[in-house]
Amino acid sequence: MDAAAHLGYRPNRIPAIMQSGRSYMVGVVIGGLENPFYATALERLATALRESGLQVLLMHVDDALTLDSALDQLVSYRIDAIVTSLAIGSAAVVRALSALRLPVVCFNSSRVGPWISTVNSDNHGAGRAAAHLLARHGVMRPVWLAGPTKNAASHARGTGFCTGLCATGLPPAHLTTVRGNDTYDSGYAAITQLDRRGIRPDGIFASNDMMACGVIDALRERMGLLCPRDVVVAGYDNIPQAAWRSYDLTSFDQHTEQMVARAMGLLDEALGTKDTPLSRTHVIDAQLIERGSTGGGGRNDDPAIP
Amino acid sequence: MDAAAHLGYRPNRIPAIMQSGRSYMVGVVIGGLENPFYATALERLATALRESGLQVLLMHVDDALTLDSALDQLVSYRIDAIVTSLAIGSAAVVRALSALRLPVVCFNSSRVGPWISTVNSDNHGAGRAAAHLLARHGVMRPVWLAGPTKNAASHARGTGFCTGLCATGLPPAHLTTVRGNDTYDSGYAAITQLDRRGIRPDGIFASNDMMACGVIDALRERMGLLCPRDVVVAGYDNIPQAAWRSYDLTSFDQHTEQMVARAMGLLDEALGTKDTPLSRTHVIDAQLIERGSTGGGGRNDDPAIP
DNA sequence: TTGTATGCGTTATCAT
DNA sequence: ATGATAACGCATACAA
Repeated sequence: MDAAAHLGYRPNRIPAIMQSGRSYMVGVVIGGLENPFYATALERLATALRESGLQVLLMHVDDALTLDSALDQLVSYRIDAIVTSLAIGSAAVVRALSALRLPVVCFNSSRVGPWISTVNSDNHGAGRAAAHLLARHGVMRPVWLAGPTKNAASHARGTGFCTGLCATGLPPAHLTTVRGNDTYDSGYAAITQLDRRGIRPDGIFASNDMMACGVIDALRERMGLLCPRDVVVAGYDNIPQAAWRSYDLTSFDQHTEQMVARAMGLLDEALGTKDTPLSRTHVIDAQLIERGSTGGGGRNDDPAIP
Repeated sequence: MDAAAHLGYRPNRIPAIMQSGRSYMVGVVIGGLENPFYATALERLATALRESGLQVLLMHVDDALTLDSALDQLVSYRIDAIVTSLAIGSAAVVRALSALRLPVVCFNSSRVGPWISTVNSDNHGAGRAAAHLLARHGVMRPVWLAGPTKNAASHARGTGFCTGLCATGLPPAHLTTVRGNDTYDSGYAAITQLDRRGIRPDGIFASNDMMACGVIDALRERMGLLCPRDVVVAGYDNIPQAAWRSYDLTSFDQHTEQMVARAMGLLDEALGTKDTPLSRTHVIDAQLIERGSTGGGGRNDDPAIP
């Protein structure tokens, strides 16, 4: 042992991988790190994986095109499983993933198939809750700011919101839907577009917080509408910026800690029952965090704020 | 080939690693993904590495304690090199890294040693530029909001700022220094503390943008000071949120694209001259992005904004 | 308990 | 050009 320490010897896990067929590496496929939600989710996932003795082989992916080649790369390193936060939209991707015959755990993906398990936020339920929240504030001209059509989670939030509005007695015809691409700028642009169409909303539910922040800024700068005085706004993800005082944004927290824990459970199970496709779905309740943008935190009413 | 495709055969790179002694995996050691700057930097780094045919073995690390065990893990996977954005503060960490006899590339770390190369933003120069910027705005009571003492980059920015203030003829005694920990909340708290001490700044340079955002909010809420009317504020990193309209924050862009490109160059060079310790330093100019928080963008003067 | 041979799936070398 | 074989460093199984 002394000699080993002196020579700086470190055991080599590579032959062990060959021998055992297990690499203890997990391919983590992620996109959109510019969204603080995914960044913090990755941080938690990486921490949890390491605590389970698993390494993170990271694969950043921009679009579905690069995904295929990315998967080949990952598989050639004999990863034990794949965890992805990509909103798996297309059936082709699901087929590609299933064909790997590797455990796959997805976050917020509606698509399922053999070998694929998912951990989802209760997007539909949160959408309904958002509708009831807006209804409590007497909103008569609600707007739903959707994410990209590929985004299954966004779709579920939208249908939930619509369902919730109906339940509160508001005719669906009163609902205006606009679409963004999950960025701040697209939220800002969506409001600019509403302004041009002459629509003055009094309540907005955005598919994520980044767009909601853009919405709040555009309402003030473009339409002269203050939040929550003139319009209430809610987002999704509860990113750190939602708590920043300039936005003070009501949002739905996905409880990424819980979601990651569930994902780890699925992973352990799938890795235990090797060579047997597992396909499970977990749904985690989202928690409404009421802040000033819906009059909840109350601090936006603070007279100290001009 | 048909049979291979039919059977879903994928070449196995693990034996190739054993054989060639090269894994084409790079250990990426990172902390603080909740800071959008590091998140986007990681995204760019991961993309660049993949374009060079290198895999990312990600290691998220909270403190120096976990770093040691993390390094052992990485090394046992026979990574070819290490890239880290950690502000390497302690000499012990440098010794541990050098002992690995692996190429190491650091971002914004002042510590150097054999096998360790660094790519740094011109922190000192940017600090001086910040001082001149504030001087141009007639600032008489400047405040420097430093990051953690461990953070070498923050220290360089601070000394540069001090140097620059002297150069403009402002006595250093007029400079107030407060310290945060690079988070929004710590920026907010720093201003709260200034308020308690009865200090009313008219110009603030913060070591990073997240703290600067907290500063802007606290100035308004705690001291009733508007930016840039009563006080000018500049940050560092040019995170996406700096461009969000509620902050419209003047900042220094580190040009992470360039820094990543330089890091890749160092990596290629170090991997080419295998078994020979390389130790180089590159310094990249930071670019001042003037926005409304220093009256630059001008949009915060927009009468539409209350 | 300690020691020794074999195999993992490639790459590289050597012989044909 | 094509084909056989050793070697990478560890884990496993079996022998002593």
